[in-house]
Amino acid sequence: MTAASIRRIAHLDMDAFYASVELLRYPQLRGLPVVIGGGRRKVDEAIRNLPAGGTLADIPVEAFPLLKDYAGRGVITTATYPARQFGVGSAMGLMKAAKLCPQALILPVDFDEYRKYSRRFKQVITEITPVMEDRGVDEVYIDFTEVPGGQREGGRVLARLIQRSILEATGLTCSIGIAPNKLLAKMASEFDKPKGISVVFESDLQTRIWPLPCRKVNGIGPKADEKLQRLGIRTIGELAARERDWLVQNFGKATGAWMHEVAWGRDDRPVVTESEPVSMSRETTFDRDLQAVRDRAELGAIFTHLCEKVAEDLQRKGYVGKTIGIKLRYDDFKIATRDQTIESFTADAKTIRQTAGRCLKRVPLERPLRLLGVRVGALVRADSAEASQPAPAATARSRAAEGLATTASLF
DNA sequence: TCTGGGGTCCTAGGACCC
DNA sequence: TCTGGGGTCCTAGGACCC
Repeated sequence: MTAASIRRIAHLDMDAFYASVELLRYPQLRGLPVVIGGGRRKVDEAIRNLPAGGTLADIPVEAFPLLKDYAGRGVITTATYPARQFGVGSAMGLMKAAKLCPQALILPVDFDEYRKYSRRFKQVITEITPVMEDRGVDEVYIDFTEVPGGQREGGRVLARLIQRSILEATGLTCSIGIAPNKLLAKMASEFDKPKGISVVFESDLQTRIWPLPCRKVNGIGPKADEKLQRLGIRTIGELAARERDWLVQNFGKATGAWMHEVAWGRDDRPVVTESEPVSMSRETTFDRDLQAVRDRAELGAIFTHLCEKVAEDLQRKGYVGKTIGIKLRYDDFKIATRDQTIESFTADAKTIRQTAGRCLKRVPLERPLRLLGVRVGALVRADSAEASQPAPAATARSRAAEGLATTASLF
């Protein structure tokens, strides 16, 4: 960093991303309340059965499925702005959304299509500003500090260029916040949605950040917020007013110290351009709750399928892992996980199925099940030296783990 | 009217090793 | 013989995020 440059970090997120991509396919739905969600088979079918002939844009609005007719098990991933007027929002159950806005249209989630647009807009960004951190399908951080023109108007000029370029290349809009660090940039990008640009400086801390509720901090979720409220802290300013030691006493060493830093707008995390995955998983919520005994065959088929999918994902992306795990969600929404570390790395469906099967025998199966998942962790690249090493001699630990599983499987 | 799917990181206890 | 650290790996659960 040169002496003259002031650290400027941008956070960009796409406006109503999934819904906006769908509106490019179906422009006739513009201005109407639309929700994307569920991905339930019924909705998929309704969309597949839309009248053929002409282009997608020719399909009459009346032919699209209505939320009230298709609300099943599942949640909304994105709602268009007209739908949001009715109080419908992401992560809301479809049933609840159908009460609020029965006339909304519903579309199934099409991840492949969103990924295509995700790659396109990120490519546009890296051509202008190479230091970009991927934060999921519709979000990135960008380091403006060393980019020519990145300092002009605190970053606003560069942000406008990026917005324009993304719109030209994809037809999609986004909101950008620029600040001295990631923490503040993330908050700033929410200030003026949609299509907004917000520029925040250190000197804005008291006027623009401190009045915000603590929940706006990336990392303070429902649990931490509830505890803060119980302690009489609602805003970031009120958090900043507490002594660091007091926060440490109430929230522990790491969290307390972190909260203090955050409240004072301090964050020195770098923008990370490359990262390796730690785990890959597949999970599915059943259309109806399943019983381990009564629905054994159905569960077994789903279980095998999940293992095959994870194996495919690993192979396609070129990774192997050695910690295999399962996840169950019971009808009461409680979650149980079990995992086992095996001796050599794998991406093989049969090995995953076998190990996951042993995990399944260690978990209570009395209650009806709502969800089943399979996970492979401790990943390394399939072409790395570690991955191809012969299996080391079994340690006492791994022998103990095997023994445990074998004993349990007798029951 | 209950609440998806795919991730990351942290904590905490026990085993094991030095 | 007893006591005691530190460090790492493994496992289960949980908070949080997109």
